[in-house]
Amino acid sequence: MTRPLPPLTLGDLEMEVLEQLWRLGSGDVRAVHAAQSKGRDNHPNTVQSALERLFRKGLLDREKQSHAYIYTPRLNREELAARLIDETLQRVKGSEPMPMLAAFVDLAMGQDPAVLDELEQLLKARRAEQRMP
Amino acid sequence: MTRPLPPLTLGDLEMEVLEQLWRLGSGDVRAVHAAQSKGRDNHPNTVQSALERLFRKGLLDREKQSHAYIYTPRLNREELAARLIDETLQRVKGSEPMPMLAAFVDLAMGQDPAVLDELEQLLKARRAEQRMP
DNA sequence: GACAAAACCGATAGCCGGTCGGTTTTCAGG
DNA sequence: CCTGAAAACCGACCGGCTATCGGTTTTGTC
Repeated sequence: MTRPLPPLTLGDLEMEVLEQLWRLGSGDVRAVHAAQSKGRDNHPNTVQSALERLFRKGLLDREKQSHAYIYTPRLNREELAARLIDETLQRVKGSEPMPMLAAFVDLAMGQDPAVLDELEQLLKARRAEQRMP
Repeated sequence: MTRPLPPLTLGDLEMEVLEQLWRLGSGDVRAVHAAQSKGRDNHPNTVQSALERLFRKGLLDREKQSHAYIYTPRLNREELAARLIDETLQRVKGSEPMPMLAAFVDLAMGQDPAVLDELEQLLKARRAEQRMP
């Protein structure tokens, strides 16, 4: 039983903010606000709130540097996607991860057959970790 | 540009109701309410609302049979999962397939280490197809 | 110690899902 | 045709969440 938790959901602003942080690597409110000003014209406090929420959701680390917090994503783009998808599968219970993996593999293979090789590498690596953690 | 639409989200009750419809094949409010009464004790109207919302969201067909509407799912479990996942990927745009695969494998492994074995099977099968289509 | 920057603290507005009570429609049986 | 029950329909309310800020307090720095 590892999921009585509410499903992780992200609003549009939160997503944009995350996007900026992925681009920047990390940053404080000012940096994110500045970076994201193109097209959206928010009060810095609004950005602050989004960062705060993301932090509470466990998606960001932060560290105080003099005045300001420097926020850093805990997950990269792909890890977040994987997690969201995993939660979706949990919700539509009865959909097992394996068929989904299979579908992904097939899809990725269509674009680049070398995926099989990379996947093999991945498997080998994970097996090694499993044996000798 | 085929998605300025709000992302499809489903509440807990909506999900349960869908679940029942998948089990029953189709049914009216009464049937769904009865089927789902175990553990949850809702007013029939509550179930009605959920069915109505699901219908408006395009997830159910309905057809009037004398008094009552008979609701039928438009998507099966896997199709729904696929659609939700697709929307997730749209939202986290720019995710590369391989790293995502890796992240997903890790998550799945956490829940069930046998995933590695199954994945190996899959790999073998795909290689065979690749050599001899 | 003063000043500026940033965090912190609400407050508000919308939207959505869940939950029903009450009213109107609609069919089926007498 | 009329009546009575069943079901749809309408609308209200609550709680939770995101987005949005204004105002106040904290905190470094010079």
